[in-house]
Amino acid sequence: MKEYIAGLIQSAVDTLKASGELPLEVSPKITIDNTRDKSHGDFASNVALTLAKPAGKPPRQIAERLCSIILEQAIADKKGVEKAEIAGPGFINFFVSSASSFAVVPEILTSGEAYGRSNAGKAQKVQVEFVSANPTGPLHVGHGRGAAYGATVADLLSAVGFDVQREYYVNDAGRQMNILATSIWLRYLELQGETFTFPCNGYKGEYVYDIARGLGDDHGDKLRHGAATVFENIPADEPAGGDKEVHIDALIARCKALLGEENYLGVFDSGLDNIVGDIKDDLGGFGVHYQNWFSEKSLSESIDGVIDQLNKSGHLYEKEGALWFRSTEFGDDKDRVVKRDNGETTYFASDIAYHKNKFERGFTQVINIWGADHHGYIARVKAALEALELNPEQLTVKLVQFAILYRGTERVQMSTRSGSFVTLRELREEVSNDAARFFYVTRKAEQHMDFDLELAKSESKDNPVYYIQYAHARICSVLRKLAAQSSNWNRENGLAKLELLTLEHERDLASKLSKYPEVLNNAAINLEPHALTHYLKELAADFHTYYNAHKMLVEDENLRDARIALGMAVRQVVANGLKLLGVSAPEEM
RNA sequence: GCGCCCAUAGCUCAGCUGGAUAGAGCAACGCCCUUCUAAGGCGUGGGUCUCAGGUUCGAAUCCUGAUGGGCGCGCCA
Repeated sequence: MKEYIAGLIQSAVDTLKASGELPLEVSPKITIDNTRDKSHGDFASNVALTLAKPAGKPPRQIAERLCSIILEQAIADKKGVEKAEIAGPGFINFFVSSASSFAVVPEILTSGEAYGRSNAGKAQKVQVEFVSANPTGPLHVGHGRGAAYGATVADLLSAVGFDVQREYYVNDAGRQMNILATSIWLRYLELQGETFTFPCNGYKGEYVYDIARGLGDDHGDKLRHGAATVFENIPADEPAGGDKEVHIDALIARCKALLGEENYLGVFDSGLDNIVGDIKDDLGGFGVHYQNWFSEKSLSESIDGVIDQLNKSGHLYEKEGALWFRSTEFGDDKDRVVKRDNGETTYFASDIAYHKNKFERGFTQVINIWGADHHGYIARVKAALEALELNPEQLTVKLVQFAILYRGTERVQMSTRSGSFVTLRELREEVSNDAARFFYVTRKAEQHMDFDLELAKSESKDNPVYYIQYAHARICSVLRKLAAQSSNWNRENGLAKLELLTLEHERDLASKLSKYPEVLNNAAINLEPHALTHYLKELAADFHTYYNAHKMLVEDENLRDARIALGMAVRQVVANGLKLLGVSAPEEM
């Protein structure tokens, strides 16, 4: 309908150009807005306002000329535009016929799950990388928002026709992983009966014991060394007046030396496999699935190549024994080290290689979803892309702000220290996957969010998830009720009798339903799932209002079939929307 | 100190990328109600869109500055 109206306006503008009433060189961009106020009709255009200046005429005068031409054409076309009128400073408002408003009902029932989807993305390859938490422990609630947001963005993009690859970057290389491996081994030694003080910088979570226990099951006491040997000549830990970093690094070296390469790797991998397995399982349970788990370790061979490339193109220099990337040349705050004075490459070097790798895989758009604390990282990654002669504009970084958990009005304290934190799994178990998925995406990503656990759990209309699911269940319940009366909904008859739907509530619902494809498209393109949650809440509210005011199961079969047809269309759209959000659409509550 | 993000009703948030009289839901207040199984329904009040400038036919929306809040400024990952 919007395209049709835009066409009407375009040809009216052309007519006026031909008659000399408008200058030939003007070519306004024609936008059709949804009206906010029903008295403004169904659609509105501001062309006359934008034409006023170049034409040198008052906007209302232009609107008047356009309007009369448009109206004449619209009536001849019989495409459903019944009225066009001028309002306010020079808007042209369009009124659509009742029949064409309700045409969306058969469209929805015919398209079913496909209603709202499109090929707008033209199968362009897009990558969405999200969560990518270090595999050093279970996911906590802070990761939940990134998981829900990333998964929904990816699903939205694929619903509008992009070829989406969901990827998790597994940081399976580097010092943190060595700290984990060493922590596991030390816990294993404890379980074997050794006594010593656990390093303050080690991983202290309960899960480390679990992995250590598994190590004992697999290896018995073969990996055991006496505590005295393990801690011999190790520099003091921080509580003992030393440096915790030096202490843990020495322990890592000792662990490697005592275990030997093969056994060390065994311990390391048991940690990695366990935790990545747990993360996969957790995300899978959350309805979050990936096409690719990309290993940082797999980059090891390409890092030198990338450093070499940057070096040859003159973007690197040596200082204080380290190799630096001159990222300030591309707008970063300071230059960054890519190779340390001890010869090891930095995490940043891996990340350059990783992003180069992403672009080599042919994505037209690469979307990274990061926690807000990583914002300082954007400049250097984009700088690296530029230095590699790649296009930084093809990389979109979405920063997801933190969510603060509340239980009613009381703030839930989270602490990542000493291994005590609220895990994503605990959250899912407490409030349900549906509520967690929904709540996490109801706010735009860059907005801070208050997540109320009590509200998420409540079974009342105050809880938006419940309210929307209830709309779906209610329609199902009507069908069950009808069946109990040993009667059936006659779909064909319903669709044939839509003209019986004359109530304002019905018209509002139909018009809301017809907005769904546009909402979906905008939500996807703008990476804003919250637009969809808000839409579904409005649709559910409209439906409940209608349902409360009017009976669906009326005596008149024709009217009853028509009303149920409208209800079924609502049910379909609610189901489609919830599906994209990863939320279930139950048939009864 | 520098950088990024945010600021809209008492609270939690929308605001369709610059349009018409800034909207929902809670909470408050006032009526109605006992239902297609539905934890109710309808209505009212509530705003200097943090502040000050600027851009233009037109600004909550764009630009500059200020204020307040969140976060970041490692040869950690």
